[in-house]
Amino acid sequence: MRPTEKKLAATLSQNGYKLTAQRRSVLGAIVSSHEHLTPAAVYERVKQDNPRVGLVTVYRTLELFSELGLICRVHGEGKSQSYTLAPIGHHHHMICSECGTVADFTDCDLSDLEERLSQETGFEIEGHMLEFYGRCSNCRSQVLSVTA
Amino acid sequence: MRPTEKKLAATLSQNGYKLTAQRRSVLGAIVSSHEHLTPAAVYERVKQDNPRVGLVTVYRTLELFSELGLICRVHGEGKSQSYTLAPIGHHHHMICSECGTVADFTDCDLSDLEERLSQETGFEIEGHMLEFYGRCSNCRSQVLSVTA
DNA sequence: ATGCTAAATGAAAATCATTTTCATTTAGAT
DNA sequence: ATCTAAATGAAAATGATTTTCATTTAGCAT
Repeated sequence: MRPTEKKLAATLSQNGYKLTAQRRSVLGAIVSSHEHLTPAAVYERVKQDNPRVGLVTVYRTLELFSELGLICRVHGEGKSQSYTLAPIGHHHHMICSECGTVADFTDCDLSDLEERLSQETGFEIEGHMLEFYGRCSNCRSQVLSVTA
Repeated sequence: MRPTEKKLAATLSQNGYKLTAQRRSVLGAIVSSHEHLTPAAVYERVKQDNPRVGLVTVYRTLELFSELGLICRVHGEGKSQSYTLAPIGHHHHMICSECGTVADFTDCDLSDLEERLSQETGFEIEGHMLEFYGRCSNCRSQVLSVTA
């Protein structure tokens, strides 16, 4: 289940936060995009919906949503943080380096590797980050149609 | 083989760069540390060796070394970039969240996962990023001895 | 050894993302 | 309808990184 308006309202009130127009706009901007968006990109989209929101609010809202598990951060590549919708539970991202589309996958199964590394190095492994980079099927099929 | 002064001199001249005191200092700072260091941290260390180097040069040198494959970036966690020594070839990092120590490992073997994801999603996978976070054996054994 | 020139450097200023501050507005409980 | 803590927006502050530009220097050519 993707976070909808109802999900947003429920999550916010469950955690003692208020449902505001700005928060609805920010969630809307992210839900309507398959790409990972930087705060600045979210801001641009949100402004079209509601010109009165400020960039600061976007930053604050993204952080809040991230804490609440509604969205999650995408790492790698660029130099500013990016966010995308969060599916439920542990998952990872495949990111298209051409169009920025993010695809999720859940079964990373690194436990064998973790165990072996743990034994070899004495590290107690508490978490990991895994991202794949490549070109999505859409971009692969459009190789010839876009000639810069 | 870890990059030594000789390796540095060879790599630089092979690529048309000059060997300077600053570059030797920066490499020295990184070689002498098992942790990943931010540019600011490298700067602090370098200054002890040679007070006349500027932070800007540290930035420039880290970027150059990174291009030349002498060092590599560590991602995740903090908000500023970090660098650590680069072993030869494809590898990944395990990072101790307590002391910052970085341990390398080379055999990530994600090919099965990559192939499956590629088939399922149509992505053409070109690269990945994998980091483990945890506590190194050293920090684990010092649980009781350091009472803040 | 000496001069030459492009590369490298340092200091200051510029840029860019992000955070803080604080006065004003507002959601949602009463 | 009222109230109050939470939320917001604008501006300023911060912090990391990059750019600019005048000066210095490594390493080649004498």
